[in-house]
Amino acid sequence: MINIGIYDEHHLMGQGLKLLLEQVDDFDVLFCADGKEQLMNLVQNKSLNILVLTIHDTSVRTMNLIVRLSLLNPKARLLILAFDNSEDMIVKIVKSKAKGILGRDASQKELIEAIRTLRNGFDYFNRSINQMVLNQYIDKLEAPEEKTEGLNSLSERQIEVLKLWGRSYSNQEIADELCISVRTVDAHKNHIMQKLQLKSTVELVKFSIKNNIIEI
Amino acid sequence: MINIGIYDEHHLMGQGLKLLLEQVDDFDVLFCADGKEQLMNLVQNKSLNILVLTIHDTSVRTMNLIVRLSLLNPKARLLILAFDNSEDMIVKIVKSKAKGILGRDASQKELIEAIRTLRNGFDYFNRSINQMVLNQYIDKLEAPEEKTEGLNSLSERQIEVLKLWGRSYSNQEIADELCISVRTVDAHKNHIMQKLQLKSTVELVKFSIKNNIIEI
DNA sequence: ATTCAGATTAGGTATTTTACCTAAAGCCCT
DNA sequence: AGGGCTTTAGGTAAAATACCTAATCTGAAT
Repeated sequence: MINIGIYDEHHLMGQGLKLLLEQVDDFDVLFCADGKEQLMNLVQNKSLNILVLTIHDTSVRTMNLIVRLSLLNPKARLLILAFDNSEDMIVKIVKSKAKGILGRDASQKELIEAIRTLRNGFDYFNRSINQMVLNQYIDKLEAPEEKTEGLNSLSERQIEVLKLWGRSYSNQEIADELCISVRTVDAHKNHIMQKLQLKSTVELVKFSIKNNIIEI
Repeated sequence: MINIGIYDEHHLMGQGLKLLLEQVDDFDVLFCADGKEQLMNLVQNKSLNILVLTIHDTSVRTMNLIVRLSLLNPKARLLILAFDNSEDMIVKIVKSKAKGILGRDASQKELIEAIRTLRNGFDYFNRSINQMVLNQYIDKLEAPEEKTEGLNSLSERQIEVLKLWGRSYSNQEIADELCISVRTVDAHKNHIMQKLQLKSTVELVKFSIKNNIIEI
């Protein structure tokens, strides 16, 4: 018997997952939390094997939650249902204490397989990561026209610089972070401004916000 | 009998919702889509009464999806399961063609009630909106890191400078416009930054946008 | 009425950032 | 193999910023 706990901020989703998992004979859903404090208490249940955790963002708060949960009950292995297939999310989850990830495209079969894999002491990462990277690629292919045209014309590196700059990094700090010269950072920003036909840094901030490069 | 369609990008969540809804005797889940194209085809089913749609963001793409769905089958009433209780999301959904919203804290009972309400020709907004607004208020109480009151502490002149600067005026141009020295403009900006405890011009732009001093 | 806080004004100086060049090396595509 | 783009980075002058000081002015409180 595999004892499973569920956490989803959305109560309905938790209930749905519970029904899904209870269809499997040797799965037993011990609890179904939708609040963090409630979860903190329930996760300490000694007979818990797997904790299925739905996460929607990679904020510090969320990542701290993962760490705290793994400390509260190291025997309960964490399976993350990620709602965002972004590279950022994958990287952060892989670095975290979680033992497995499922993307938003995962099937019921994969969910069950992932839980069994974790129960057997293995991690469940590679498949979903590959899938996510592939999906990202497909997403880009499928909807290239819906993105802001300006954003597409920027290179990865340029967006990287923009992201750091948007977090109030100075040119020097960006240079240190990326291990390049200050002049290069400056050059990147100039190239961006030229490409996007922006007249001022203010417009660059506006553009970045519009295109979700920086958060407001 | 109420004929229901489900759309959730996350396949598992769709399946979970399906199980939840099928527990109700007079609910019939006609389909459970997890891709946009698939959904576009299925939604045209003439016997469809309610389409339950999970959305995670308020991007143009998502909002367009709602419009397109309502055009493809005007008789199928849209119930949105919103994963974000932000004001932005509420406003955008209320403005959309959707007939109802449920927040992430909604219970199974509310989901069923919402579907019945929609089926009876009424909209299901008020309750969830009130709930969301309340939740937002609680969130703010819990995390008082947000400071929007800063605007009040600024003087007229300071806001004037900020407005011009937000229109991409250079310091010199602001000085000319206001018939003061460049140094004064600089001083104003410095005083503002000090007052608001902002570390960079990027943060100043964000503040200005938040407080409707400049337009995005 | 006088003090006092803060708003507005502006100068000094040093540092940082920008604007506008050039240019080499690498990569992808045809 | 060459053309175009990216990434890298240096040079120099101009602009903006940071961090000072400080003189008026205004409104509110004592």
